[in-house]
Formats: sequence, C-alpha cells, structure tokens
Amino acid sequence: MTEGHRSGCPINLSLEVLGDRWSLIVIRDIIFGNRRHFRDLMAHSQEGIASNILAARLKTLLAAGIITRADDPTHKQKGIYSLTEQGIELLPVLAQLSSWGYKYLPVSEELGIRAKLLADGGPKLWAEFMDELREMHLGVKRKHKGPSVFAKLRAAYEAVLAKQKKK
Amino acid sequence: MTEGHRSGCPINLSLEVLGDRWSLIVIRDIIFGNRRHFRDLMAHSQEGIASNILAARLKTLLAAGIITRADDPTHKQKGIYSLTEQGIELLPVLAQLSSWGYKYLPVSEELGIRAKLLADGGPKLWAEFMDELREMHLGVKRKHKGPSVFAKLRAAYEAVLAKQKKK
DNA sequence: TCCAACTGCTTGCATATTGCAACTGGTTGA
DNA sequence: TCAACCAGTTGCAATATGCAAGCAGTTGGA
Repeated sequence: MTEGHRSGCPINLSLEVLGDRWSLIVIRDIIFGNRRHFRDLMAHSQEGIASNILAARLKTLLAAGIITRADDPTHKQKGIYSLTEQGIELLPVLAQLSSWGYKYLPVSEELGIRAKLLADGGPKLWAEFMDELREMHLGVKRKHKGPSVFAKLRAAYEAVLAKQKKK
Repeated sequence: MTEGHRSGCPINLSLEVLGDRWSLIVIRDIIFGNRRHFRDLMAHSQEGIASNILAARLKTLLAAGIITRADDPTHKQKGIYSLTEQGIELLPVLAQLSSWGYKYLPVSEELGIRAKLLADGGPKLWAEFMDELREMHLGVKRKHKGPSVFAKLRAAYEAVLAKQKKK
C-alpha cells in the first residue's frame, strides 16, 4: 500500500491521504453528524456519496490510521467506525476550511451556521469539541464542564431549519 | 441557489474548489516559494506537476477568484500570478493541514521545518505572514515591523539543507 | 417458521479525470 | 541568426469516479 510518496512535504503528504472530493466529507459526517455506521454515512449524506466510493474511502482512512472499525455488539453485520486521535485532530483543518468557505462561497444558511459558530468560537472552542470527540470515540471522559459543543452546534442547525420552515 | 453544487455546506463547497491532489500544492508554492510564473511553478515543483494539469488548475483557481493573472512588463509572454485576498486567506488552512501532516505523516526534515515554525508561531504568526503576502501580491504596505516571516521560513529551510549537506 | 426489511459492502459498466510525452507558436538576448 | 526561453496545448493511455444493481448474510415481527 505505502508506495513512493511524491515528496516529504507535510502539505503534500496530507493531500495524498485527504486530497480528494470525498475523504473530508466522510470525516465531517463522522465528526459533526456522529454517523458511525456505513449506511448512516451513505443515506443521510447531503451530497449523496455512492456506496462503492464510501467503501473505498473508509478503507483508505482505515489504512491511514484516521479511523478504526469495530463490530457492533447489537448486530453481527454492523460495524462501528470511530475516529482515532489522529482523526480527531483533523477538526482544526475542517474548521479553517469551513471558515474560508463560509466567507467566500455560496453557503446555505442552515449549513453555514455551524461554520459561523466554529469560526467565532476559535481554537478554544475547537479544543473543547475535540475533548468531547475523545469521549465519543475513544471513551476518554471529557475534562471541560458546561454544555456540549456538539449539542450546541446541532441545536443551532435545527433552530435555523425551524425558522426557515416558519417562513 | 446552489445550482451545480452538491450541497450548500461550506466544507463541501471548499472541497469542490480545492479538493484534489494539486490545487493546494500550487497555492503552497505561490505562498511559500513565491513562484509567480508558469514555468517557475512547473519546474521547481518538488512533486513534478505536469504542464497540462498545472494549466488546468491555474484556470480553475483563476475562475474561483483565488488568484489573478497579469502580464509581465519585462516579457510579453510571461504572466504573473498573484493571490487575491481570498487566496491569501487560505494560509490558515495550509498551516493546519501542514501541522497535521507534520505530526502524523513521514515528513522529511528539510520540508518539515516550515510546518514546525508555522505550528509553533500560531495564528499570530500566520496573521503577520498574511500581512506580508498582501504586500507581495496586492501591493498593500505591511503594517507589522520586524523581520519578514517569509524570509525566516526560507532561512530555516536552507539552514536544514546546509546541515544535511555537512553530514 | 417464514419473510420483508436491513446490514455492509461488491460488481459491471460508462464517463470523467489524471498523467505522460511530445509539440506549438511566439519572444528574447547574444 | 539562432538557441534558449515562454506559456501553454494536444493526443492518448491509465486510472478514478459515478451510477445502478446485486449479494450473502442478520434481524425482528407475524
């Protein structure tokens, strides 16, 4: 699998793993949507990822050590995908990318609210969120108190949806 | 609305522009290597980008408003590529991606030093660098005093190279 | 016990993108 | 005059992506 790299530059190496149209989308859905099963990731995807592409991406993310796969005790065929520490630390990358997109691209209101909150919260909020992700994916109890960032983001998203429905 | 887009999510929209193996490599070389001409970008690339792919990427980056192209007064055929403000603000994205790669991927020493300095410097250093990039690409005089971040990064890279040569 | 719905994928095939090498038409400086 | 330099383009093969259908199981309800 690990064949020759194009160069030893960290940006290049990162792109060799994540530089395509889908990898970061999958990680986004795991992080922000807490989608942990194959069909969860496939069916609820805003962008409509195809099953063969999802399977291929999960395989490479697994091989890269960004996610892990465990059997689900409630269903013999179900697998649970979890982030590793390495995967959790992609949050700042996603946050910056999301910030940039929010500022310069035609983002929809309901999907942009998350970007806004993340950008406004800055690195401190990201750290809290990563702490929560460690609890959700690695089973490490989170240290910070107060309301969950994950829940706050989701609530904000749903509030926008509700507001739009009213109109 | 979001015609032609997979979704209005800022991460997705960003990936639709930048989500491939080469776009961010080109931007990296413009930012950190100050490569402003076609052949500069092609010949000195660590990864060996092909001319047709470089041409295609420059076209899409141009269309996306991330770079601009101007004629070079010293040579009728030369074009000078410059970053827009939108392009300059990709620096934090590159910095995070670079940080992550530095931590988790088999980065070479000489190419990793830049990642380390950027990560250690944090958002404050990035802001200074972006200020310099505005001077280099937009003609806006930089506000901060002191030594150039661009020069510091380059010097550090060359110091590592010199050290390796000695061995 | 039977069966529909659900599980994580795989397969086949058409289309789109990438990568390589050669080539183009023009410019510049000695 | 001419070799070197300039920004690309072209043709073609290899690879990746996207879509629809299918597969071998598992589960839960009647």
